[in-house]
Amino acid sequence: MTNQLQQTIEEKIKSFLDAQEIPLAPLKWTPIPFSGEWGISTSFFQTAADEARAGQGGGKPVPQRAQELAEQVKGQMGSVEGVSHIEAMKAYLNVFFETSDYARRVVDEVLASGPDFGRGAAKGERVMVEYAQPNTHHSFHIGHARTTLLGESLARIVEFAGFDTIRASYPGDLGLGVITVLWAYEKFYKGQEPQGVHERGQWLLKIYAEATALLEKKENETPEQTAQREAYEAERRELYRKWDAGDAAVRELWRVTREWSLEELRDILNMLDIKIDVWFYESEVDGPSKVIVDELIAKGIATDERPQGGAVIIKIDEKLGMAKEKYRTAVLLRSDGTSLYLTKDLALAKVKFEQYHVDRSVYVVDFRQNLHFQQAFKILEMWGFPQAAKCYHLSYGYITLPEGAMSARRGRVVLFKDVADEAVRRVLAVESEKAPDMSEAERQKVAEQIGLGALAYSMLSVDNNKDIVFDMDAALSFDGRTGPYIQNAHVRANSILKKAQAAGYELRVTGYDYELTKHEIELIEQISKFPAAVEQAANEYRPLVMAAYAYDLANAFHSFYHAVPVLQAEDAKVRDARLQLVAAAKQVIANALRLLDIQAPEVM
RNA sequence: GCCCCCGUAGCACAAUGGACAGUGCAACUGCCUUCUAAGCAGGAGGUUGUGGGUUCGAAUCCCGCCGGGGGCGCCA
Repeated sequence: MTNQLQQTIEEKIKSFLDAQEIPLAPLKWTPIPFSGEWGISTSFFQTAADEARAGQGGGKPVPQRAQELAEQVKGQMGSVEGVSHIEAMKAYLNVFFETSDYARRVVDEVLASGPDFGRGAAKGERVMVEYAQPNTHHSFHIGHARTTLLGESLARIVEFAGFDTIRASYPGDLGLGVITVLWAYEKFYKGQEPQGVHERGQWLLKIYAEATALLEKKENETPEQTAQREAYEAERRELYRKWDAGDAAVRELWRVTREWSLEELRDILNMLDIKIDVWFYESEVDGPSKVIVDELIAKGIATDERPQGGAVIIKIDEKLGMAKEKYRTAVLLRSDGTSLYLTKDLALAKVKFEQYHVDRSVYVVDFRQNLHFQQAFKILEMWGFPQAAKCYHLSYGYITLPEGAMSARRGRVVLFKDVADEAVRRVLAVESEKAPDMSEAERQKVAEQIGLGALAYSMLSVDNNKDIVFDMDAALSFDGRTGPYIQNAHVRANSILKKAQAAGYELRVTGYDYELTKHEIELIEQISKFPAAVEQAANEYRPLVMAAYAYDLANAFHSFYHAVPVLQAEDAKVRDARLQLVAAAKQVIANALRLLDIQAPEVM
């Protein structure tokens, strides 16, 4: 909404400098920092530097000349509609807005657009976000929560920014890990089935850890132990062979236990208010992946070394004529003809491009897969898919424990469900103290909203390529820069509006032609930044941008709330104007929280 | 050997070419008969690992070094 204004001023600057035959460097506009007013600013450093390089500008130091230009421009600006005053400071031209006018435009637009405030224009491109890819036959741990929350937040952001969006999940439902669970189940727990969705899912993880321990080579094994282990290993291999051959009984066991895992996954996604549009199962991509290999060989991209007893490979660096090793060599088929992770991802990418007509493909997968995706994207490019340029690996760091990495094999994991339950318990403890009048049902609901909000924010407010050492107290903190802090701002806004309604005040169109406090100005400033924050978060595929914004907005609201009376305002006109502002703030906080997959409670 | 990521206040993090490098936690000082104190306000805490370079301007870009993590043809 500052665009027309910005354009008007830009044109004035251009024509002024044109008249003096000074070439103007592109102008970058930023909000003015450190002021109780608001507006936009731009600097003349670049123009002055270009001038100096061209031997113009009278040989003055660049900063001095830039300041001179800013002053001259200011002198020529005259009066501009919607601008209160202009200053030239340290080579910056600061353009301050007419407060009452600007405030009204911002608030009116928010209230008119409501949940759509900040929505970007349709981009005409389709993006698929692939996230939440746990392996089946394990349980969902806190590390999975990171990809899930990152992915969902990203999907919400790009969707809101105007992209046609598809949410995809790609569970790993085959492989040795899965077979290991089936083997141990058959051998030690056949016919058993715990009740409860999460109990069953977690039980599979326990079986997996037990089985791994039995199959692991130990130090100082007795000959009997070695024989036992090798016998187990032979049974597992045999089971894998049967599964591969499509043995009906094995397939059925696989299908049933797989469903236990997926049920648990679906329940967790439901808790997190996530609706996946497309499920790709690794087992379903396995077949198609073998087909594409022939195509890649025929195109001369892949090299078939099978006649020599080798594998099918792509020597990527060699094909590209690279001097240094960067993309290395990728293997597409083992010498026994079975496909690999990369092969499946290539086949899946083809499906995404051709069947789902995806223009941009984002993969939310941990950082250890960096090389894998560099290889995959490069091969897709060599293969001739223009979409390869818009494939993006949103790589994220691991969640580790204070005692080291999590390990499903050792059963050393922090389960998401346990953390979520603990979160709810902690909120309930606080809740009974803070809101003793709340009904039991509502208290439970609010506790879930707040607890999961705390957890989600703790994941999203850290740059994705940093590791997180999981600390329950930190993840579930309610103080300071946290989800509940932002939710509390929403609740406080709601609280004022409720009281206003009870008092019979109506939200009516009003103006801001009184002297605004700096807190009101700061709050309006933050509100007005929301659309730009959406755009930036979407362009950079970074939910962190939205997380940071949401905090700044909530922070501005809390300060406002504390310092500025709304219902108590002496003047009814001021009260009404502030009520409007509170309503707008509540709306934008809710919009921002929604993009972070965090609920905006009415009470807490 | 090669490739990628990271190093910012005691701790955890933010800021990817612009104005005094911000925020939280911890510690300290105030503020609840007044719209919810899950809050607000206030000081204190920094040669941005290090040495060069590019630039009018560098936490940010380039090169070297130190320290940490990850990866590198038949795991996923």
